[in-house]
Amino acid sequence: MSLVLSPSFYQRNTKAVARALLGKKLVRIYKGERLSGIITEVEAYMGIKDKAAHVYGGRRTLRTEAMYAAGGISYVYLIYGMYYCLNAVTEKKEVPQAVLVRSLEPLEGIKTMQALRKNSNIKNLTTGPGKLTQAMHITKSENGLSLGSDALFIEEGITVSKSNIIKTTRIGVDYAGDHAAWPLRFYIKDNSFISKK
DNA sequence: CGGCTGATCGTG
DNA sequence: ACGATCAGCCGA
Repeated sequence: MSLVLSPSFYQRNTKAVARALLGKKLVRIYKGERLSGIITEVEAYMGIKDKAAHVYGGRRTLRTEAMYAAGGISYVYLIYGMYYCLNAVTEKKEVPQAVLVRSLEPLEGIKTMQALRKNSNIKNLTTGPGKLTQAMHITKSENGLSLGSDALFIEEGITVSKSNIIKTTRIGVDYAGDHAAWPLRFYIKDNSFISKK
């Protein structure tokens, strides 16, 4: 049996997927080497009714096309002209929702990840959405990739009990007005690999 | 066509 | 607190 999560894991309620992704292991094969980390922090983006989401109001462009596919693939986009963010697309086809992976606790390939970022200590390696994509060399080339592909996948990790999940508001979405207050950010309690607010 | 903006981060 | 930096979105 494989440890890799199957599409059915993603093709359901986005908030449930967000919570369930905590503790799972994100794996990237880069130049033949395995880079990985435990997912410690995520945010849910609730699609066309979510003012913070790129697809709000049903906007559908070349950039957001991956969001409209069936759950189980990546949605990678460039933000602020210099960083990439990695999302796991959820729900069924034509329901454009996703979970943003915000932080990891590094596990494998730490030296390579440190080289891909510049002189960073371990606590600064993958504790932010732009940092972890840099550490794992995840770019626009990985947009739309299956999360069960050879080069990028998510597999079973550690168990996180419900009482160890903190729920709060999302970061950097003030432009979303009242929807900025929605409690859609989840992270592992007492874990030190979390991005700062 | 041109102007504006952002699911961030590092520096100060 | 602020600037970097540019693809992509939107209005004209």
